[in-house]
Amino acid sequence: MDNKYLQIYHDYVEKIESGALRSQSKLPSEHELCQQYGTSRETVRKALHLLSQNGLIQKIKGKGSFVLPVEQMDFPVSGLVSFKELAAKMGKPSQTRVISLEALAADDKTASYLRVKSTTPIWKVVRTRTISGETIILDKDYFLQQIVPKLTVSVCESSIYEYLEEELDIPISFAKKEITVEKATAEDRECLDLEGYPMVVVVRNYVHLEDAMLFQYTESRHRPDKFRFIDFARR
Amino acid sequence: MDNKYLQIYHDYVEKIESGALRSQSKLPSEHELCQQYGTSRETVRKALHLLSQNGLIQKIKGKGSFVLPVEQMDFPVSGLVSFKELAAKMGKPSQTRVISLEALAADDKTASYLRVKSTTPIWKVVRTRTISGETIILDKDYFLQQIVPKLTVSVCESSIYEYLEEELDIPISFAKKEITVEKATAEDRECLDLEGYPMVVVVRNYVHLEDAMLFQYTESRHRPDKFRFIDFARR
DNA sequence: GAGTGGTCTAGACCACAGC
DNA sequence: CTGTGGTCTAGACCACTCC
Repeated sequence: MDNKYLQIYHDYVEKIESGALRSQSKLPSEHELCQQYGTSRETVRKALHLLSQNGLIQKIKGKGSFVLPVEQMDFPVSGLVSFKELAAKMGKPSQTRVISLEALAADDKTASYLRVKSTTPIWKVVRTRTISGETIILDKDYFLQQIVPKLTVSVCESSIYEYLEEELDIPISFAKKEITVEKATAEDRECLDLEGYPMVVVVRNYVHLEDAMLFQYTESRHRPDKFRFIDFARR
Repeated sequence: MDNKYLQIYHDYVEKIESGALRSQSKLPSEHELCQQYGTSRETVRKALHLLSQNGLIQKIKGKGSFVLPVEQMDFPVSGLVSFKELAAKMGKPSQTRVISLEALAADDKTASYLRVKSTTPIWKVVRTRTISGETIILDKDYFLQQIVPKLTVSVCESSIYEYLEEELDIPISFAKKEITVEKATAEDRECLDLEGYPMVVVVRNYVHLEDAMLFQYTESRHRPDKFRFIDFARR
C-alpha cells in the first residue's frame, strides 16, 4: 500500500538496520536506482532524502550516497515513538502498570495544558514503566474525550499509541517535546524507585492532529540517572 | 545567492517570524505561489516542505497551507544553533568567558570521544556562559587541529560556530546530541553557580563534516533548573 | 572526460475538502 | 463540480569528484 518512494525508503531502512548494508558502504547511484525500481529520478531522490533526514545515509555531491555509522541504535526517544517500540529495540524486559484510568472534567491546570476550557471531558491515565526490575518512569497522559471516546485498562497496558493510530485511525501530525529537570514531587517518590534522587527529568509532550488541533498532553517523569535523549540534526 | 526554493522559504520565514503573517492564516495556494515567483510547482513545494519540516506551517490536503501557532519563541535548542544566536533570540544579557584554550595531544578519553588515535593534535576550549548574572553553563569543546588549524581567544569569546562556518568555510553536515543527567564534578562546582544542585544536565554534541567525518566533540554542562530543551517532530 | 548528486521545469493523474 | 495538496514523469542544466 506504500507509495513508490516509501517502498524504496523502507527497502533501504530494512537493508541498513538488518546489517545487510554495512556502515560506510555506497548505495547505487540515483540513476541505477531509477532503473532498478523503474521510476523517475525525483522519486528515487525523495526516498534518499527521507533516508538522509532520518540519519541513515549521507549524500555527498559528486560522490554518491553512503550508509552512516549507526552507533548501536541509540535509544531514539527523538521523534514520535512509543514506549513499547523503544523497549523492544533495547531488548530489555519491561513492564507497564496502569495506576489509574479516569474519565473526568479538566481542572484548570490540565485545561491550560490542553488549551481547552475547564470542565471539558478528558481522559486521565497514569502509568509507571518498569525496566529490568526498576520502576523509573511515571507517565501521565491526558486526552480529549471528543477525540478518544473509549479507553480501557488493557489498551493502556499495551500501547495507547498503537490503539490511536491503528484502531481509531487518528491522524497524528506533529508533536512538540519539552525537556526540563524539576524537583521530585511526593507522587514521584511514591510511584518510582527514586533511590534518593531529589529531581526528575520531565518530558512534556504536546501531540497535534492534522488540523493542528492539540488533542493529547503527556508528562513523562524519569529518574535522572536512567534518562537518555538523542537528537539528530542536519544542516 | 540563494536557490529559488530557498528564496521562497526565507521570504516566508521572515513573514511568519516578523508577525506579518499571523498564526492560523492561510498561505497562497501552490499554484498561486508558482505564478508569484515565476517557478514550477515542485520548486514551490520544496520551499513549503522546508517550512513544514521546521514547524512553521502545516499543510492540509484539499485545504491549503496554514501558519502554525509559534508559542512564545520557544528556546529552540534543537538543531544546530549557536549559543550566541540563542542568547540573542531570548533577549537576555549574556556573556561568554574563556577559561582555557589549549593546543594539545588527545588523551585516551578525548580520543575515544572523537574516535581518533591518542596523541592526535587537538584544540581544547573550556568556556562558561553567564546569563542575567548567573553562570549556568560550562562548555568544553574539542576540535581536530587537522580541520581547524588556528583558534584564538577572541574567536572563542564571540562564536566559534560562526568562525568555522563563515571564516573557515567548514562544511558542517550533521550533528548528534545526547542528553543525560549526571553527578556534578568538582570542576562543575568550581566553574558554575550551582546553588547546591548535586547534578548537572550534560549535552554531548558530536559534529560531523560533509564526508561524515567527526571533527568536533562538545560537552555542555547545565545547571538543572535553567535547562530547557525543545524538540519538534513530524510524522 | 565520465559519473555523481543538486536544482528546475512543464506537464500529468490522483485523493481530498467544500460547495 | 472546483480547488487544493500528494505523487510521479522525462527530460534539462549545473557543480562537484575523480581519473
